[in-house]
Amino acid sequence: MNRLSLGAQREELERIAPELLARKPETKPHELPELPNVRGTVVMRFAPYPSGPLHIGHARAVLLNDYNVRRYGGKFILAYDDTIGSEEKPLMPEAYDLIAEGMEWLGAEVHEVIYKSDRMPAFYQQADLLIARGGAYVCECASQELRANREKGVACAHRGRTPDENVELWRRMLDGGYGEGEAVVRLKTDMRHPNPAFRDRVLFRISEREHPRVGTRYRVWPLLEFSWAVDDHLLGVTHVLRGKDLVMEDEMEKAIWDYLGVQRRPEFIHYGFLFFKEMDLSKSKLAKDIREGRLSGVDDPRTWSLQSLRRRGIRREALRTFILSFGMSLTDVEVSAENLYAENRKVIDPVANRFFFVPDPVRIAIEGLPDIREVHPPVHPDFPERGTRTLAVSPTAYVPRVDYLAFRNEEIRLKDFCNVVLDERARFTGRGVKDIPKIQWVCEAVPMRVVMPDGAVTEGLAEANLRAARIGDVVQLERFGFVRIDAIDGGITAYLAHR
RNA sequence: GCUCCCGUAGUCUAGUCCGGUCAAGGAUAGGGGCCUUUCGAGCCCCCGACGUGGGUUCAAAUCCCGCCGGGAGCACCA
Repeated sequence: MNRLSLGAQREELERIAPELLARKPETKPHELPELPNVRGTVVMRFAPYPSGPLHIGHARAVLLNDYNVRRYGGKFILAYDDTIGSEEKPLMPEAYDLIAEGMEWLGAEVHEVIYKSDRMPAFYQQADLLIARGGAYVCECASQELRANREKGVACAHRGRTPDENVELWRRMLDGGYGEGEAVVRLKTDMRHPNPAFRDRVLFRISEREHPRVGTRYRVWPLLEFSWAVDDHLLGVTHVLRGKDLVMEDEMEKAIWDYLGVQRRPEFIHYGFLFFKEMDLSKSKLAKDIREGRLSGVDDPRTWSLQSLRRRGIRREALRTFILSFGMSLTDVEVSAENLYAENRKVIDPVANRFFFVPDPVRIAIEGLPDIREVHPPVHPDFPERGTRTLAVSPTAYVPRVDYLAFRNEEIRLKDFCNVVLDERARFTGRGVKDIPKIQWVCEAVPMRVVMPDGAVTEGLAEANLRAARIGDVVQLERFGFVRIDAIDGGITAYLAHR
């Protein structure tokens, strides 16, 4: 059974146990609309350009694809869109692994991985055909000239050449007869097409840059539109999910298929942009900032990369629910990360055990403290069965500076410990729980630093019990926020998820 | 400028294709209360929207037209 192809496996299963195929989506939020024209196996693809790690914005494309593939029991292809790119958008060799890592963390079920840079023979072959059929021509205009003509809607002299002439010039391009920028292959649409964006777009151009995977083996590279016209067909893609910036690319693929005689075509579905109030996302810009040291690495919280979210203790389920809540509409979305945090809080609150952390500590002496050695706050207030933790106490304690300044000379409660009139020399007033402000504190402590979402570091003291935490644990520092424990050595380092 | 797309509360979203069951549902944020030895969680209540003008219709968030607002494409990037 396992030797059969995915499609054959599916057919077989459909025959013997059709109910197993009606897989329920794993996410609890509202159902997304059905995909149009589903018949046979749904094949979808996600095509990132490897210029940097995936960030939260890419999660939308990945998760939407993954959602539909799971829903229909289909096939998901991860296709590295690693054509040569441009000067402004260089390929980043490490990005391949970073992207795979991000996809895996998201829990996307990928069935096949392909690289555009491996498929050049197929692109060349289809280009031969397209040019021979008069669907494309070699143009020697300078890019400025080309652009000006497009704007004016006039054809250049090269447009009138015969297919035979173009085949020959295309050969010349491949054989190195042209330098960078000296010739391109253009799709023959209509120079007077009402949409100026659609007038004889470029399909291939020459680049002598070195490619991280295939080096200098190729110098004529396809643009996204052509490579996808070929591969959506060859790979049997049935449904293409794209950002709405790529709507015109649909038409270009269709025009190419018209020339190539491709009958079976995928459905195109577009979704609007996703903006976050608190971030400015750009894979290339992030890569640049990391390279130039403005960010600490691919998981610096300011990158909003999937790696950084993981490091902060954002859970994939929360991200999935959050992202899928936007649906698949063409409407642009501008949302606050607070909504993500709200989802994440629901996921981690039950698992996050409680600890005290005192940021920017102020030392106080408690006068009149009875002979108490330790106190036993609950590990988690909602789960008494998890037991209590032990905190050593003494007349010397540390409290957060903000609370010290806010409540000085007032009676407050050191939570789970005792009440004092707060001051440098604090006066013990009893141990009974009262309706007064309650703040966290430590006596016996371990140094701790918390990396905040903006990259700043908050230093302070944490209760010694935190030393027994494991790296990766998500805990709640009471009255401070939820953090993921990132390192435990002499002290503790954690990343803040959110309050 | 040309081509195309979108417009439900502070924010996100359901409903719009096939008009009535929508005096518009949910989430988040905000306000109030309960509970709680956290400013966490939970529970209850409240606030709050169909961009606008016209038309069609017994009936329009849903259909048609104009306007306004926002966005995208017009790269030898993806």
